Amino acid sequence: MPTIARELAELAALIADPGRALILSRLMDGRAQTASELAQVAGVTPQTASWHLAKLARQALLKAERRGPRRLYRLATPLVAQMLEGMMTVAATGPQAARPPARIDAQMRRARTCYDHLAGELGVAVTDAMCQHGHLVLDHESGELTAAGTAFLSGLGVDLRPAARHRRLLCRPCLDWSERRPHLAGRAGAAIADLALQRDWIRRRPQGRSVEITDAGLTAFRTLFGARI
Amino acid sequence: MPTIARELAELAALIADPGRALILSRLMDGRAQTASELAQVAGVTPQTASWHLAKLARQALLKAERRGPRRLYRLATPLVAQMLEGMMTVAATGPQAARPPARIDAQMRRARTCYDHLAGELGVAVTDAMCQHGHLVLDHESGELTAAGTAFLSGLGVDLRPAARHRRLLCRPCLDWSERRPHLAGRAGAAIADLALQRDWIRRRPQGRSVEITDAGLTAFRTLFGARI
DNA sequence: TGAACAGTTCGATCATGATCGAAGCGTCGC
DNA sequence: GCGACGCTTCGATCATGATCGAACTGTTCA
Repeated sequence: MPTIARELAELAALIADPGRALILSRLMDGRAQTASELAQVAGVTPQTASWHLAKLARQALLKAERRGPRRLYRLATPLVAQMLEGMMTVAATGPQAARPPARIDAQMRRARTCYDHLAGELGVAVTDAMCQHGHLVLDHESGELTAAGTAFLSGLGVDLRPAARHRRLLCRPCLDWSERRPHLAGRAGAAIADLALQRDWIRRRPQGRSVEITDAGLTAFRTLFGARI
Repeated sequence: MPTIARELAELAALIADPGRALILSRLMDGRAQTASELAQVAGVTPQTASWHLAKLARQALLKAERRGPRRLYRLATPLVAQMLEGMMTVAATGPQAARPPARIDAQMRRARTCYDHLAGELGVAVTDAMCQHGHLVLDHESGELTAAGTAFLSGLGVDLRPAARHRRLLCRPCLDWSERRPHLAGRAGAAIADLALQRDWIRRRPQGRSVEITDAGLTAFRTLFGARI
C-alpha cells in the first residue's frame, strides 16, 4: 500500500499547481496546443510554462510532438481526461458552502466537450431527451443504447456497427460537474459529438473548451433529438 | 474555465501530501477509522494527522463522526472513492520506466476491496470467469449482467431485484490499477463482495485494504465461479 | 467532580518547489 | 549558411505549507 499511495501523491502534486491545472483543463478537449498558447492560458512566462510542461510530460500526463519549430502538447491518453473529469466532479461538488453556481463560467456550463463527447447543459439535455424517447437507458453507473436508439443514430448517419461485437456496450455515464447529473459518454457519446461538429451544430471556441451552439444546432438538437435546450 | 481549474488544483493539493494520500488510500475500503489509527498509517504525530484530517473534512473529502471520545473518519461519498481509484489507475500506469511491478505491495495486488467491490487478481479473475461463462458482458467502458448472470447470482443467494427497474444496469467496469484490466464494479460487484465477506471467503486484514482469501474462499471462487485464482 | 484519554489548536521552524531573467539550443525560411 | 523565432535550461529568489512540542478542549467513566 505505501507505494501506490506515494505515486498517488506524486500524481496529485502534478495537478496541484494552478498553472498546471489550467493547462490540463485547457487540454481536456483532446486537442493539442502549442507551448506558447498554454503559457498564456496558465498566465505564466514561456519558461515557466516549459518547466510545467516538461514535468507533466515526464510523468506521462502529456504527450509532446514537434510541428516545425513549435511543440504541441496534448493529453497522453483518454484515461487522463477521464481522471480529470472525475476530479472536477468532486471539486465542483466540494465544500457545499463555497459554491455560488455563478463561479462556474457561463459558457462552459452551457456547452463544452469533455474530451470526445458533449457536456454541460447541452450534453445533459441531449442525454435526457434520448432517455425520454427510449433511445437510451442510463443510470448513475451504467448505460445502454437501445435498439431504437441504434436505429435513431443510424438514421442520422452515425455508424456504430464496427462495435457490434461489443453487444451495444457503447455507453458510459459521465457525471457532469456543472450540471451534477450524468450525461452520455463512451463511443456513442463521441459519435454524437463528432456528428454535431461535422454538421456545424456546434463550433469550438478559439480558446477554452466551451463550444458555441449554432442556430442550426439549436434547431437540430430541438427537432431531431427533442432536447430542451 | 478559470474557476473550475482553480478548484481542481485545490482538490489535487489536498491529495498531494504523502501523509494525506496514505490516509485516503487507507479509507478507500469504505470503512471508518479513528484519528489515531490514521496518524499511524500516515506516519505522523497525532497533531499533524489531526491537521490533515481537518483539512480533508473541511474540503468535504472526509466525513467525521464521534463515537464516544473517539472520532471516526471515512470517505465523504462513494464518488470520492471512485475518483481516487481513477487517479490510482493513472498513477500506476504512469512513467512507464519507473514501474517495476514489485513496487506494488503483493497482498494488495492479490486481493483487495475497492470501496465496495473486489479488486486485484481476485477481482479480475472473478470478472473474467463470469465473462467466460456468459454471465457478464464487459468492455472497457460499459458492462451488462446477462439473464444467465442474474440467475447465477440469484442461485448464490444474491438478490438484485430492488434494482429491477434499472433494467439490469448494475455493472460498471472499473480499471484495476494493479492488473491494468477492468474488473466488475457497480451494484453487482458490491453484491458479490458482500457475499464473499458474509460467507467468509475473504477476510479484511486488520490494516490496509487488502483482503485474505480463505481456503473456503479459494474453493468457492474456483468451483462456483470457475475463477483461475 | 475529577482523572484519564482522544483529539485539536497554536506557534516557531524548516524544506520544497514555483517563478522569472538571462542564456542556450533546434528548427525553419531566406 | 545565417538570422529569426519557439522553446528549453540554468540560477537565484521567494512564498507556501508540513511538521512537531506544548498547551488546550471535550468526552467518558468512576
